[in-house]
Amino acid sequence: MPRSPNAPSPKAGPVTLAMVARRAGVSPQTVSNALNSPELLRSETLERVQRTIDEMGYRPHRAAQTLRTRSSKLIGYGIRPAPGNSAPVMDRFLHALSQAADEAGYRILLFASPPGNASLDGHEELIDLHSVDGFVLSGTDRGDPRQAWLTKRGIPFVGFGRMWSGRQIGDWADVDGASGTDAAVEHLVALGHRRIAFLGWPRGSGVGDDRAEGWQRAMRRHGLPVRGRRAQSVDDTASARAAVAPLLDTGATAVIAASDMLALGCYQALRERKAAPGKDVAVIGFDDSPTAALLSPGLSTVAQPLEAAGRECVRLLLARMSEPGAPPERVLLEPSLVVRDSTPAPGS
Amino acid sequence: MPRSPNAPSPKAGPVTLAMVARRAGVSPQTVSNALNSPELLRSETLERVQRTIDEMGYRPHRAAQTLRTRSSKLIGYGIRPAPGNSAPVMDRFLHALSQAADEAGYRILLFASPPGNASLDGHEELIDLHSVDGFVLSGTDRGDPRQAWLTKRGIPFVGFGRMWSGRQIGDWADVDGASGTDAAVEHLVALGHRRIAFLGWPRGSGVGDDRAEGWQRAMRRHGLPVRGRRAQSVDDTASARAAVAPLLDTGATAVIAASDMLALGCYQALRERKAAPGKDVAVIGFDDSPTAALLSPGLSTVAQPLEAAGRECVRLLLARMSEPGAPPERVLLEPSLVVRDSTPAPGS
DNA sequence: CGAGTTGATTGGAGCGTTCAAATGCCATTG
DNA sequence: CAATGGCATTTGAACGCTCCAATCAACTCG
Repeated sequence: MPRSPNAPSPKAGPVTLAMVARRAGVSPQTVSNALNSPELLRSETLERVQRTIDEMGYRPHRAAQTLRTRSSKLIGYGIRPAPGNSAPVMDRFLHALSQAADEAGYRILLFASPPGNASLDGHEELIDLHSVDGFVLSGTDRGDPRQAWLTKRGIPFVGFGRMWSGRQIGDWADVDGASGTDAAVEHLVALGHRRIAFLGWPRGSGVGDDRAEGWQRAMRRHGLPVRGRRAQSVDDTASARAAVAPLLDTGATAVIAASDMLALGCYQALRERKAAPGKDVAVIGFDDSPTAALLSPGLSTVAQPLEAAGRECVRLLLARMSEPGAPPERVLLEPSLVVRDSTPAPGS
Repeated sequence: MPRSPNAPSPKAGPVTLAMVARRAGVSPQTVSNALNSPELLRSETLERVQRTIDEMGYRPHRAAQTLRTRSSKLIGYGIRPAPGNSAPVMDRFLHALSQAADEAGYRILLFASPPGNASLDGHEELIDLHSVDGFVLSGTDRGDPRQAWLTKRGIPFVGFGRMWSGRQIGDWADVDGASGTDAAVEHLVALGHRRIAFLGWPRGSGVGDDRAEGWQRAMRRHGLPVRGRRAQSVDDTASARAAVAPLLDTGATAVIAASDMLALGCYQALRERKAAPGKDVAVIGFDDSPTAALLSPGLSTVAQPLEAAGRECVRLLLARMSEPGAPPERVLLEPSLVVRDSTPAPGS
């Protein structure tokens, strides 16, 4: 037996497969098989090799594996500065993605898309140089060229977010915004609200229209009128404030907003007219940004299941890698309503 | 001459160094030298080889290089969910970091620290498996074990952010918060303000104390009193609102807040007492989060130079790698005041 | 004019791993 | 009893690159 039972050799450099083999009294290939195709070994040998592996603290060298197998166990992720105040969402998603990848033995390799320019060079480089196995794309704009390009090259990828126009290609995972606003309506109706307004973004943004849709269908389902109960504004408290005004004028007792920022605009509009948000009028936001919890009253809001989204993206990507020809899979994730203090019963 | 002058061969697999060598009529080693030590080649040969390289669209294979040189040109970055509402800051920093790394021929490899547990296993794995060349650490808490651990192992690293307690080890780049609040005071004084209050976080947070310090020293420099002009609160609009109240009672005409969130609390406190932020009382925030621009009135705030921070981190890290024994270098970056609509002259 | 010096280029080996094919062993089998 | 086949393991080569030492030509100098 060598010096210590489990501590790795204190001074020698990295432990290689060959060293393990020598010590275990087998050929290098057998050690490799113990790791990659254990079923090939006699159980007795397998156990011996495995014991030697942990004794020596052996870890296969990624670069050597990559060189030989042409697969790097790396996933490329193009990062761009998150527009507006969606940074918290992206931040959490990225963390979840990284974690999910880790668990599957993969890692996330970042590369910066120069802002604006969704250039493909970066991807090309990642493929050629680092032999990344696949990509996760986020912020897939309309007419995003990346999907088509990657498809043509046969590089696996998965989108976080649908493409809202054009032909759908490839796999994606997304959050069902409509379902979120639908649930928001349900919650308000259960509390007794009937005049429920929606403050959204200007039409044409896929995400925004989706969220509006959920409100609308839930209202219809309950036989509640939607006409005159909908307004739109960009993500900016001043214009949000102006946009909700008419809704409040017509006696809405609750407002569902397409973002927490818009909800904040509602807060301000209400205070302006000496009404108390979360008391006189219910307000629900979207995204569960950190701000939502810090506002007062605490903003009820629709939370995106970002951890699940990260996991799904990894799952879909791995599936695509192992079966390149399979039909595309798309996953819609259910968001959940986080109830805080901004949603009282009407007239309470 | 082959089929097309510059397009890469349409069907063949990846172009290798050996292919380039054959085509250029030189040895593989010479091609390698053309890339890594061009000064060794006769200018005529160099040109010929280089021409062949772009003609064939050759790109060296990272894994092979890594295997041979034991350097991966990868920088590890431990990502953890950003606490509070610092996500926008971290998001932009990460983007800047990635971009700066790209420009230096490096890439960022992510790994998820399990939340809370600043475990070192992740780092160890990155070193062993992927042979990362160094680390960028962010959110360096007090008594963070990572610094010491990496130092002991001789792994290069750089911190984004000082360590606020304990012995300073290693290189770091940070934003000079004190200088930011100092500049905020200067701006307000120039406008004619004299009763300038500071709303900070509870003492003991390094970052918060730093920002308070700048306000205090600038006030002193102008012979303005600080006593009774300082309050503290956690990042939460309700408690911020309560905390500023006494400051406003004693007639402050301007408030500098340690974060945009606290500044938002000021907005609310002012509205509550029928005063208009950005009109009756000036407010300055910190961080230039996306929210700041979207508030109304637009919040003047201290912006962190995150692009510069990313660049500096990469620069320091590269310096450390090339000269492991050099004395530690520390960089303080100047933030800049972004003036929007929340800072009028007093009594205007 | 041969020995030494410099500058440009090449050959061979090896980084750590896995692939494809070969080997040895043992139990079946006609 | 030689031939067949299945199992467990080994052998040799290769992935693409760079290190190190060696080679070769051209030039300098006593």
